[in-house]
Amino acid sequence: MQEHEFSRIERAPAYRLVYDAIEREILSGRLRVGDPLPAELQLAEQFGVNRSTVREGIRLLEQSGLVERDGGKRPRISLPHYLDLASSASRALILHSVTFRELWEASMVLEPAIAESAARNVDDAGLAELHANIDAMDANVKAFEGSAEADTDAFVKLDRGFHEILAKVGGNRVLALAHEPVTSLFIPTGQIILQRLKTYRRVLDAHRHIYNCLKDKDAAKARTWMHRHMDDFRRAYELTELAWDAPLDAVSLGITQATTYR
Amino acid sequence: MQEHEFSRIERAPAYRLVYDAIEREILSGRLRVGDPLPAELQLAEQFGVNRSTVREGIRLLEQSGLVERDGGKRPRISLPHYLDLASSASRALILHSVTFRELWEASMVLEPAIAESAARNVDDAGLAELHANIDAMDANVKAFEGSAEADTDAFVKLDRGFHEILAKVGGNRVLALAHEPVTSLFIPTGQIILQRLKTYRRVLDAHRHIYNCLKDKDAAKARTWMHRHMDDFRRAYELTELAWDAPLDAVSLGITQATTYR
DNA sequence: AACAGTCCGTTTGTCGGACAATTTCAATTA
DNA sequence: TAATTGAAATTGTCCGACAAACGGACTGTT
Repeated sequence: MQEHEFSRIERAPAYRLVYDAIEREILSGRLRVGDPLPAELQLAEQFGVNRSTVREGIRLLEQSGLVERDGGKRPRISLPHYLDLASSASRALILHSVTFRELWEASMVLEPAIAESAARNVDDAGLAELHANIDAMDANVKAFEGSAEADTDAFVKLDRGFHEILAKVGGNRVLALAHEPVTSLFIPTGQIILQRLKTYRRVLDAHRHIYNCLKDKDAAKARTWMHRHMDDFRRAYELTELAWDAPLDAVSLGITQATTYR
Repeated sequence: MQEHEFSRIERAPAYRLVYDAIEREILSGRLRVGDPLPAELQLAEQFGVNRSTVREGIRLLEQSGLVERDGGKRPRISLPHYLDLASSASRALILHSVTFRELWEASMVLEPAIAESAARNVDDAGLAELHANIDAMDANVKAFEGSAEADTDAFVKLDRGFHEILAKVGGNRVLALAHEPVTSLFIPTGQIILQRLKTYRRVLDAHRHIYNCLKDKDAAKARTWMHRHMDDFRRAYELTELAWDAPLDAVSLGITQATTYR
C-alpha cells in the first residue's frame, strides 16, 4: 500500500505571528521609520493577545534591528543599518572556525576592488577624511619611534578606520557590507603582527600611496597599491609563523565578552 | 552655581542582561551546541528574575540564531549558520535602496573570484553536484523550447543554485557569505530578463563552459568565463531598459511577505 | 519482542492582573 | 514666553494560573 506523505503541520506561536505582522507593517511602509511603535496594550488589543505575548514579539523585532529602544523611551521603528549586520557575520564566521586563509583570500578580492572604486568615486570630503586618518596615524607612528611604549591598539583602530573610509567612499554598499566582517576579524591578527614586527611605518606608507592614487583618481594604481599592501600583510603573517589554516581564535577576538549596544 | 555634569546612567533592562548572560555561556562553550536550553523556571531562579523576563531574553537569543526552536520541543542551543545571515543582509540592503549598479559591480568582483577558487578546489562530489544542476537546467530549457509555457521560476532557482554550489565548492566561507545576498537579490531581475529576452540557452551554455573549466581545473579560464557570463547579464539588463541606479523594488522581491522559518 | 495505549510530571505558550519607574504632554506658574 | 508641575500614558517587572504538548515509564495486547 502506498503511504501518503503528509507535509509537516506548523503551528507558529502567537508571539511569532505578532512579530510577522508588525514586520509586514514596517516593510510595507504602513508603519514608518522613526515613528514610535504603538503601545503594547494597544497592540495586544488589536491582535487579540495578551500584552506579554506582544512583548515577546517585540523582542524579536528588537533583535532583528527593526525596532530600536533608547533608554526607557518608546521604542521606535528603525531600519537595520547594513553594517550592523557585520558583527553578527563576524561572530558566525568565528563560530564556524573560519581560517585566516579564507579571510585573507577574501580580502585580496575585496580590498583592491574597493580601492579601485574609491579612486573613481572619491570627493573632497572623502579625501579630507582619509587625510585626517593618515595624519592621526602619522602622529601615532612618531610617538612609537620616540618612546618604547607603543599604543598598538590605537594604531590598529586607525588602520581599520582607513579601510572602512575607503569602503564608504567607494560608494558600493554591497561591497562595504561584505568587507566589514573581514576588517573586524583582521584586528587581532593585526595587533599580533604589529607588536612583533613593528611594521607601523610600512603600513602608513602604503596608506599614503593609496591616498595619493585617490587624489589623482588613478583607479588602476590604487588597486595595485592596495594589492601590494594586502600582500605585505600576508608576508608579515608568514614571518610571525602563524598558521594559515588554523581557525581564528574566539577568545583573542573578545567575542566572549558581552556585546556593547549603542 | 556650577552644575556638575553627570554622565548618563545606563540601565540595561533585565531581559537584556539575561540575553547577555546566556549568550556568554554559549560563546564560551559552557553551554554546548545542541544541548537543550535550561528550563525557563530554572533560569528565572538562577538569575533571580521572573519567568516572563527570562522568556523575553530567550526571544532575543532566538532571533539572533543562538537558540533554535523545533515545534513545541525544548529550545536547543545552536550556532547561527553564516548563510542564514544573508537574508537579513538582503533585507537591509533592500531597505537602504541599494541599486542594481551596486549589486552588479559587487558580483563582478565576487563571482569571478569564486569561480576561480572553485576551479582550484573542486572535487568529484562538487563536479557531480554541478552536473546534476546543469542536467536539470537542460531539461528545463528543452521543455521551454517545446511548449510555450515556461517555468521561469524553476529556471531561476536552478541558476541561483549553480552559483551557490560554486561558492560552496570554492571553500571560502567569507566569500560565500558575501556572495549569498547578491544571488538572492538578483532573482527578481533574473526573472524579468528571462521572460523578456528568453536567454535560457545562453545561460545554460555559460554554465556548461564554466563546468568544463572546473573539470579541467583551469582557474584562469573559469574566471574568464564567469566574467563573460556576468557581463552577459549586464547586457541583458540594458536591453530590457531597466534603470541602473534605481533602487531595487522591495515588493517585487517579496520581502513584504512573512519570512519562512525552518 | 514489538507495538499501542495510558498515565503523569515537566515545560512551554498564553493569559490576567498588578505596581513602580519613567516618559509625555498639557495645564499652570513665574 | 519660558520654566515648572502634575496627571495620564507607557514600559519594565513581577506574580499566579492553566491548557497543551512533550518525554518517559508503565501496562497490556498481539
